Amino acid sequence: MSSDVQNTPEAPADRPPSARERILDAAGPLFYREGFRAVGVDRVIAEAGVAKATFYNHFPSKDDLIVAWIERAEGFSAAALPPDDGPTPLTAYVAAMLDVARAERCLGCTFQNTAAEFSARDHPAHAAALAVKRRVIAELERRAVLQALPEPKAVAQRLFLLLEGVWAAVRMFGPDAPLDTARDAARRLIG
Amino acid sequence: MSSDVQNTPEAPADRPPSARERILDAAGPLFYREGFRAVGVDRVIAEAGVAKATFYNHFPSKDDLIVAWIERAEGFSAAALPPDDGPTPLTAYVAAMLDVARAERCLGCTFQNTAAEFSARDHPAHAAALAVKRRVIAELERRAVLQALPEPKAVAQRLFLLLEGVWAAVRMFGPDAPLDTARDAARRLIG
DNA sequence: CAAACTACAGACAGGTCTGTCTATATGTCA
DNA sequence: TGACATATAGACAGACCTGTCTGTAGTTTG
Repeated sequence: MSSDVQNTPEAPADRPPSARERILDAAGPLFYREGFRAVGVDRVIAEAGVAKATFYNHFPSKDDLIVAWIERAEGFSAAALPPDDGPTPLTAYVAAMLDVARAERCLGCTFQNTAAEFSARDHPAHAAALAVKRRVIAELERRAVLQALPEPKAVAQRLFLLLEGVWAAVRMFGPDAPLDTARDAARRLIG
Repeated sequence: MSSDVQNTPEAPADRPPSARERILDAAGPLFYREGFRAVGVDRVIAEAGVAKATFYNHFPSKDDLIVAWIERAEGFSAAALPPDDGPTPLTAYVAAMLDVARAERCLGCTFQNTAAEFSARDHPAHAAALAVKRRVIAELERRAVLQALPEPKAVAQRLFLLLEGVWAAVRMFGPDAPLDTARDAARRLIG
């Protein structure tokens, strides 16, 4: 999935990043930190050092850039997943997510923010974020099966809700988010 | 709390709502359904049937309207809380929230959406939403104490994370949100 | 060399946004 | 009746938004 935007993780070579990559590199943090509607195309192209015509040559509209960024963000998070070949791959997944959430730079989940900002579920950006979340649930369930847990579907769903709450709390509270009990809560939900 | 915006729940009398109330009545659903930045002042005043000068007479700026709406929304949700004099006031609280979340019209939590749309924590709207969430945690803890649970602080925090996840999931998935296991998860977190 | 592609800078159009302003009407109270 | 507060309608300014367009430069490819 989203292999097209992750096509050069192992082959950065030595040539400079393409205009398209520079645009995405510039847009990502801006969108993540300030929101999609708050950041205009002009800011993105200024940050990327790219001409406006170049931007619209690569992305027919701002919405296309947003969707491309969402897919790229999924690629990033997928690349940061812990291995699933240990004895407790689901527990490892949850622990890794909690570490990410507790990091200083974390501002919550960009997919949640997308859904909040584009409330219509048929908006391309919302739909893309929703698809990501479905795959998260599927991954949780897959790891629950690997971990030989009974009722893997239910376990995955419970943990999904908890993790969503963790992201929301980080967005709301920042570094002071009340996450002390998150690990304990996850243990109780795994059963 | 927020008694100033809830000053007429028992005394609607028979006089028509004031201009300020009509503005808030019109703005609330628009903000909730479409987002704060997506709804302009012109839309609000058209929906409220109010002149622009009247609007800016009651609210010095759009941000002031947003904060007023957040406080009013807290008043609404506080008024819908289940009584706390039963044997399990915390369990009742969680059950009531889950019922709200499962309702057809529910689009998630407006305070979460506020934090997502105004990422800066010192923005008045974000700060107001954050204050609401702090009070939610306090209320959960208060009910945990009433329910004579050990470690009420930890229980409140765990349940808070779960409920935040429920709101986020509703915003993301809509009526298809994966909430089947939410009640079971809450039971496990209460202990 | 020539053609094709891609990048650059930046003006521009058309629309929307917040917030201010003028001017008028209505209702209340002294 | 006269003064005042509050309502109305709507034009307006200034900023910002997305997306298009003109024109130029450099680089790759046949």
